[in-house]
Amino acid sequence: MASSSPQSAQNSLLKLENQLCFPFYAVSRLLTKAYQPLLHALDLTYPQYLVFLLLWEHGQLTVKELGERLLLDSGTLTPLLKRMEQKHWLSRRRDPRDERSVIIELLPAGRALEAQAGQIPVQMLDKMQMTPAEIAALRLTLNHLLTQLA
Amino acid sequence: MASSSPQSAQNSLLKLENQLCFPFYAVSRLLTKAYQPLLHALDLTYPQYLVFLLLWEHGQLTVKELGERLLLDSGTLTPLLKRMEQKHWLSRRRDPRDERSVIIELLPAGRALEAQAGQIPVQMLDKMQMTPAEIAALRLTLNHLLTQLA
DNA sequence: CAACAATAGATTGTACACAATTAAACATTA
DNA sequence: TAATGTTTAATTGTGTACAATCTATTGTTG
Repeated sequence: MASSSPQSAQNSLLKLENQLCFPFYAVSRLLTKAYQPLLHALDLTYPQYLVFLLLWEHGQLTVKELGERLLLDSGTLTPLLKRMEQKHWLSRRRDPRDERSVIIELLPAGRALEAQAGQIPVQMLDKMQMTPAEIAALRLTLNHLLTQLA
Repeated sequence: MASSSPQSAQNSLLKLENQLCFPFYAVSRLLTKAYQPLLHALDLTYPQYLVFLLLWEHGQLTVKELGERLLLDSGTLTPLLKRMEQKHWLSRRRDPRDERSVIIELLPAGRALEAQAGQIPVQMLDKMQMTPAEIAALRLTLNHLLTQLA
């Protein structure tokens, strides 16, 4: 009854090597580290790069909209956006039509980074060494988990 | 030629929704948040839980061994382990045979948490709502990425 | 319209992460 | 064995994350 007893089954699930969540945690950090040399050339951190992905596409967004899309709250975004403002990449100003909202607008210096970042996605895909089929399957699983957990 | 031109292909890869790494980043944080109510009952954070998974299995490990297995360095582990030491969950002492190493040993109060944590893995699997086939495929992909990026 | 509720950000405090540096102990070798 | 190099943690400094709280603004309703 060894491996099928409740006690040992429970213990085996409490081993690091049998965890499913730890690889997510580890891969997420390793991916950020893989971005690092590419982003360092642009003086960017990974969360700041994510903000830029949204601003390059939309030009301007409120803090609330950034938070909804990145799943980050103002406690994280406010200081991060202040640092990006100090580098003149974006501007922060209250929405005159609703003074509760803060509009984050891309500035020329921030727009200029888009071209420099153009090669980053392919370089990352190269580092990951995955087949298109693997990538497609992974997208499905990650999207499932996103909707399941969000 | 619109969508196949280098410029637009590059731009589409710079959209958040087309990112493969962002879902990893988001899911990893959502998983940590999903653990939170379960771990809060034990007064644990997720990284501290990971340390316990190793200590419950091995009883004692050096900081170096913990770092190798969790992919964390001393800058993260030292303060984390000091907090766990303050709660009398583990002890920190230099290895007499090699004073460079610090041995982290599980204490009774830390061992006692193992039983209370026994239900956490199944509760997390329940939250994820994945089929065994999906889980198996995901394990393969995550392990591939771990070896590819580590 | 006044009271109350809801919303959007900012702030505070705690805990990671990690690059870079430092310090002590151990290993190697000329 | 003395000098040099390597290894292991600790330290320092910066940047997220996030819970909890606070403030100002807007919306709702009696």
